[in-house]
Amino acid sequence: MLELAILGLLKERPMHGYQLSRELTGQLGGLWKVSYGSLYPTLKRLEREGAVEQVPGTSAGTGRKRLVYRITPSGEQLFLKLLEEPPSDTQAEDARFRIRLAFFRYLPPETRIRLLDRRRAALAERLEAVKAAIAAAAGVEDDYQRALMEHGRAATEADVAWLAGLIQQERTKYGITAPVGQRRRASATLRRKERTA
Amino acid sequence: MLELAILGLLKERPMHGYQLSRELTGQLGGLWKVSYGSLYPTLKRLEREGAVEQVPGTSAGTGRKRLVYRITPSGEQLFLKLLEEPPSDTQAEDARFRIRLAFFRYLPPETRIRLLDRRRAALAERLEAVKAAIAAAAGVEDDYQRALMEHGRAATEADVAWLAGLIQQERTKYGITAPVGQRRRASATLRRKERTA
DNA sequence: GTACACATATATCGGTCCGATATACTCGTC
DNA sequence: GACGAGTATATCGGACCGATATATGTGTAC
Repeated sequence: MLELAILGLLKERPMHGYQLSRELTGQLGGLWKVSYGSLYPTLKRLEREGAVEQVPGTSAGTGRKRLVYRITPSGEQLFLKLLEEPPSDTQAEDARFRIRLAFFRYLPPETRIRLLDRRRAALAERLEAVKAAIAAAAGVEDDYQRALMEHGRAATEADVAWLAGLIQQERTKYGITAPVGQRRRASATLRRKERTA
Repeated sequence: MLELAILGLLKERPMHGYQLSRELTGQLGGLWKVSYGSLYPTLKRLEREGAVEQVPGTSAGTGRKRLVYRITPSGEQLFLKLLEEPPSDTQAEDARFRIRLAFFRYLPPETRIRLLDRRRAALAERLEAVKAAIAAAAGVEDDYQRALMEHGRAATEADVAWLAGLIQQERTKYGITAPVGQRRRASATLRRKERTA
């Protein structure tokens, strides 16, 4: 969500739209290129919702039209809510998780570990799906389709390992042991099954 | 593009919407989950454009409403066009490239190598951007932001290496040597500079 | 000193795809 | 013969994108 990214940056200091665009594009280093077509409408929406407000008088000195925004207390609340919000396990969740991680420092260690583990479980689930697809496509002779799946498997495995490393690091740092009953539980499928049960 | 994926599947055999959805979700094994909200409108659009057509009488026997589609000659043309179409170097280009790769067998080896190399150049460019961002963020003390960038770098490097391997494999197979003058040229930045020049 | 290219800055448009939801039929099974 | 699970088509609002329009400031080459 763009809202989360904007609020996170405005939390650090007031900025105008163009500045936000450069920070987002630059800091994530090509991993995410924001579009003005989403940035400016989102800023307006956030202002309408009272999550951000314009800093008055900032455009006067320069003569140049610059609309500087800052985050409001209500925006701070929204920020934390978005940062913790459960995923809607979609493909775009990859990008969403990356944005979240960029602002992880604003969350307490326990919450961080919980979110990291939730993500790891989701990726592990995807990994199983990919493996199943590879097994199902054993007879297919198309080299590219197989290379594609194999690469997907390797990349997902690397991601899972990376997350496991981050979790381990966090646990070591804060001396938090894994809650036995809750381990490997937060998968989308399991949650879905519980809701209906 | 969903259009490309649909046409590619219909090229193999006629199918109805639900079937397409299962093939797409299953074959790519969780790497891409198509939504009905995009699938059915896209099918209709393709039919309106004359790229696909309904196979008459397929719903009669079962009693159940099933709209079976097949690809038309015009659709075959569109398919090849979409398969080769230059990228609009966006973030979603990752997904697009994956879909293309799934139908690479329909392209001649030279074209395949050209597209693979174009993709590799684009990723190499992104890699440089990520590296620059890491260097620029040397003073930042946020562990997560650094971990994120570092992971982005590693993943992108792995992708570049993977593509290089595919290209090498293709070249060996068909005995095609790299055209010296054109090597490492197809980057978005370079192309943009040429257009204005 | 001024023309001209380039970066800054805000804004809107059409389009693609998504998740959620509605609706209805089919089939096994209890 | 009721009922739940799977099959199948369809629409809706929303998020984000690329392209584009329209200004204004800034450096620099002549």
